[in-house]
Amino acid sequence: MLSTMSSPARPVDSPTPSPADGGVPDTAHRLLEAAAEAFADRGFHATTTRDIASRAGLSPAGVYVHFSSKEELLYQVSREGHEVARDLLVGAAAGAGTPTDALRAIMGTFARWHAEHFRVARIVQYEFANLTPEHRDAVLALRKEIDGVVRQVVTDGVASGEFSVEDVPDTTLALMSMAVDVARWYDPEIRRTPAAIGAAYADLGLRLVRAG
Amino acid sequence: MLSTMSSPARPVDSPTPSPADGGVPDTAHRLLEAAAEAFADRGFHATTTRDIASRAGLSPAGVYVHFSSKEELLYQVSREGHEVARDLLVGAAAGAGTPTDALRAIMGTFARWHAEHFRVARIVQYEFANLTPEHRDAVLALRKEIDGVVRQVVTDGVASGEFSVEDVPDTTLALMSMAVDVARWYDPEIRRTPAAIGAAYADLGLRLVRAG
DNA sequence: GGAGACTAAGCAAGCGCTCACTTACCTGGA
DNA sequence: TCCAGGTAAGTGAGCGCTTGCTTAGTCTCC
Repeated sequence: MLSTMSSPARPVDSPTPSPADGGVPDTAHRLLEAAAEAFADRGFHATTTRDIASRAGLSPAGVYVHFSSKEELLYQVSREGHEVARDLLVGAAAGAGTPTDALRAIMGTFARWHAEHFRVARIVQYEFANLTPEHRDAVLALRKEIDGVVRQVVTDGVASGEFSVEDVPDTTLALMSMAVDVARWYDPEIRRTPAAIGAAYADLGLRLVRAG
Repeated sequence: MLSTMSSPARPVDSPTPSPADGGVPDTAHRLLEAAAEAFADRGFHATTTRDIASRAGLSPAGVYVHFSSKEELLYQVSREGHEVARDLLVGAAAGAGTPTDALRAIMGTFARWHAEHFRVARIVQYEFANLTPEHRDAVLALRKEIDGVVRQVVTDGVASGEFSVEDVPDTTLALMSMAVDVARWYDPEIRRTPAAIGAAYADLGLRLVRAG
């Protein structure tokens, strides 16, 4: 569930993977997944460290072998989620020709990610306030990067004449609002697929900026 | 802070207003305001009953003279917030002539309310999952009413030819996402006023539906 | 004198986190 | 080949504290 990119499952060949392999030790990874699920389902404050431990198949004390605090777990989940979202957006924007194509790509990608990974996305969007000030600052920098990608696409579109908007920052915010809010209402039980949601939001995003 | 409509402050002339006056008894009202502030600032689970009591100038036990549980306080705040939002939307839609005017009115009103009363709005949008099943059902009915108002305006606009959308429910959801998300990012310190936000979102909403 | 509003004190449960300890495995000298 | 020594992972028990809520009693004001 934390594997926020559609990467293949890590092979289980190395029983005790060392950091030298570039692999995260199994147990720490399992704890991050357990924490992400629990935080998303019940919220940070309603989640107990005992809950996280038992989801990961550990005793309550086992958590503290790998993480120094409950908030540390939240930070790792939040940071990784922000980084993945940023990387996806940067990639989508870079691979597009025109600003119109770029907007379609980033809105589709962003909305789809918020559906596909709605648990991590909820932590990213709604548990931000529960980070320590230091961790909040670190995450804030990532948020500014994400905002910058979207804003640049809108700015480019206005410059090329493809887009016409009242105000670039306001429009950027509204675009992101639509995609971010997907994480609030998305439910895996609904019949709409994340891919379909992405496609729909690519079109809706263009409506917000198109000239005429 | 809970006075979610821009009603004038209730006069302080009646020291112990009786329910016969149509007024909520002072202390219960103060408790609701205190709970709304605390829930919005820290979240339901991170808020303690002692915190609510002290914000209202009571001892911890004083809360339970007026409310049976912490969740009961959350429910009252959430229900009242939903009702106010619904009434505002219904009024805005009813007072408009064309679907275009109606959409402008409801988007402006809804976005403005989410800024002006962002504390209550956050409780309405993000603390929903912490209600008991019974209370959740009651609030869900109000949510369906709110959704229905927006959906009807979009449907009317499509019927009259003023709007052209791919899919009515999807567009309704996207419109509401933009407005709802205002409560997430709004900060009273920013220079944009709730009125300006409302005006901007009225225009953005129209962009999402306009034909051609 | 009785009803309602309120408090001081406190209970049972649960919280995040620590501690002393066991286990499993790795290492290198004889 | 062996085993002493070292290390990281993991556990059972539980500490100090906070939580939502209750109880028993006091203080009004009609």
